[in-house]
Amino acid sequence: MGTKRPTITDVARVAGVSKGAVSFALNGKPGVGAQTRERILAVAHDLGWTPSLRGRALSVSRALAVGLVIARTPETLGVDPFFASFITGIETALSERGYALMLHVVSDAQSEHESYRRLAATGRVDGVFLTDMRVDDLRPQLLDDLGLPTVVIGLSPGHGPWSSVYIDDQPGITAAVEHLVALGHRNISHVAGPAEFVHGVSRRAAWASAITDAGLTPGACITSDFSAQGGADATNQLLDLPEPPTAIVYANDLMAIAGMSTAIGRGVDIPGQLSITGFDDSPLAAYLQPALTTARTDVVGWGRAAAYRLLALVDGEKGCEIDLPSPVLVVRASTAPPCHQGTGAPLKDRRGPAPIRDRKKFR
Amino acid sequence: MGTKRPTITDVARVAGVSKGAVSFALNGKPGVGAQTRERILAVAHDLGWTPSLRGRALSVSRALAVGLVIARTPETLGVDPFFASFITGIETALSERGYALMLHVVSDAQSEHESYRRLAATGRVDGVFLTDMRVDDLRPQLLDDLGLPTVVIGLSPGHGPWSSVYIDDQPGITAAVEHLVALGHRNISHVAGPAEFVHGVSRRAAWASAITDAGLTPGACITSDFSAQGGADATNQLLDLPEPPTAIVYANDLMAIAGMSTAIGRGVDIPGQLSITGFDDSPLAAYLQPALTTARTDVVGWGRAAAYRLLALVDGEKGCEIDLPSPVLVVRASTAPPCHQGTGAPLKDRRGPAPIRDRKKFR
DNA sequence: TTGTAAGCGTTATCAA
DNA sequence: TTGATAACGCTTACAA
Repeated sequence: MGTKRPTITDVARVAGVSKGAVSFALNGKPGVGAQTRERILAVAHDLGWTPSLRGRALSVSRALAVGLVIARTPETLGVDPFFASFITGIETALSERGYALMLHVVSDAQSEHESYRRLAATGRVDGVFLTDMRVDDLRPQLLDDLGLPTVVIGLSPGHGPWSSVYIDDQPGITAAVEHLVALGHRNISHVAGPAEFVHGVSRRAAWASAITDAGLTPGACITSDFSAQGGADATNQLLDLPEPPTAIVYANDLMAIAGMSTAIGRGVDIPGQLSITGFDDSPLAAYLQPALTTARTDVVGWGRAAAYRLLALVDGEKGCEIDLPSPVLVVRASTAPPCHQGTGAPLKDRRGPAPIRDRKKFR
Repeated sequence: MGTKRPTITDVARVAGVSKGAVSFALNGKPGVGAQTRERILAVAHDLGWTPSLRGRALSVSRALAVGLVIARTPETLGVDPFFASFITGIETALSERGYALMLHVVSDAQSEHESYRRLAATGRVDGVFLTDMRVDDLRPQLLDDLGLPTVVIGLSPGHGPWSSVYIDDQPGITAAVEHLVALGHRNISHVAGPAEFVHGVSRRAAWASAITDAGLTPGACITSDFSAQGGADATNQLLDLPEPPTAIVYANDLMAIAGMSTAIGRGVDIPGQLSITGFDDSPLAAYLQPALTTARTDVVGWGRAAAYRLLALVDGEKGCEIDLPSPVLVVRASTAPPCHQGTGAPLKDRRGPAPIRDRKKFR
């Protein structure tokens, strides 16, 4: 620590060559003789030289980092399994290229915009991921204006000119509804995420059309906020209805877990009197009582694909489409035939991936 | 976007002064006349100039960013409320200073070391946070060798020469045990985190000594791994004992939730036959059935304090100690007197913060 | 094939 | 108080 880190100038001096030669040699580019190259590499190794990203970043006019801005409170972020997996996936792709991830966690949309502006203005990142897409989201336009390469997460390709990496969450909801219909449920409710979010409305639409497709009428739907409190409140409202549903499809696991607890607290037997499905396959889902039937998405793969895409975009390439698996339904113990079975025969035909019967059991 | 961003060279040229003058003017330093300064600022504003962090970073030999390396799988990271809050806290401090957070999520200790080496070698960060401290952790020494300023999270000051920001988690566990003892429990078990981690052994020690202090003998203790599966397994083992505990203190909420579900699945009434406490106060805790009694820590404040400390360290200052509140016990419905009440009278005296009776209820 | 020199955008030094 | 000028560490176009 006493002595400063060696630079290519040091290497050049010791090796008796120019800085340019050193740069070429270290980057494996042509333009330097074989034995000169070896000598340079040997000197660099002896001196313990490592490239300075600061110098390189300035020189190539790149930050060699990408950004992820998350506008969430600790409460909603801390129990959402999405970002942990997503970031893990991102990292696998970035580390291969020596890129790093700058993370900003902000509380509201206001500081979110501010955050993007700063990221762009200071040149800290070469591109960003856009998550938690909203209906009529202003951010793609903002980032366009800022000239910051952007990969949008979870917006179906038709929705705009932006580069997006998409996993359709609808098959997960559809599979849940079909699973419930096959069990004999006829009054299936939905607890939706905010209408402000794309994944909120998308899952709601999937629920409604899956039920319609089964020849049934959609049950009550309550728009909530993806939080535990919201899931609990919505569940109470549904159970207070004159004709409460026999099954509830929740838009995420957190609301489903809170909803399930609420129902149990009211003396409702699950799945005997009420079937419940979630979305996310939280690491907790399999260990609840009863274990939660829920839709699982390959979020790590999603993150990896998004990162590859963003890096390609930064390089000015188009970026190849990566096939990502659709969500699959993991059937556990929170779903069962309703106690007052409907009259219609269970449907046999189903679309989308076949449900998985989860094998994990308590020992 | 068509034209490049203006640099101070542009500003200097337009304002008809030198680059140095511009730098002084923009940084509010003395050495430039009042009206010259105003003219420079006006030009900078007109041109839409913003400082380039890449140029500045190279010039001041600083990255203007700090790093957080997390060695966890998505499964354990996604349901742990700690990091979401901690990062939120970090950001509040960093953003004031224009610093950014580089996040690395890696899977194992091997790539964790690699990660730190790269961060240091490439000069990407000016300092790092060290979390999830292990007993005989090798990382402080590594970072010392790398010359990277480090703030250790959750290591009591006596444990080494390193700068640390500490919240003692023991009062949380102690309060839980005392709460249970006051309720009349005499056979209190513990499901501990891995002995490899400091917070694993610390919480276990707190449990043991709190029980001893109450004049009781510690019940069975099972060392687990902070995961849902681990919590479930440990609970089964405890309930299979010839004399199963009437209360279990879990080292974190995730294991407590899985354990509670496991017990319920075996027909055990909670809190009637078994009381349960967690640690973390997960956003889910209040919405379970029964709601979970657990210890709450001000993790956001912890993150903020750690960031202030690290920035001070980077600046070569000592960094002031920031008083952080001890964990408090949030008493909810998962704890109650045991059904076979012990003979001893409930203890009255308690140390540490008084338990909070949580008011949140389902509407 | 090699070496030289000019950027990249700041900050800092040092004459004037 | 100014204003050139030299770092900072790297890449790269260009000349030898």
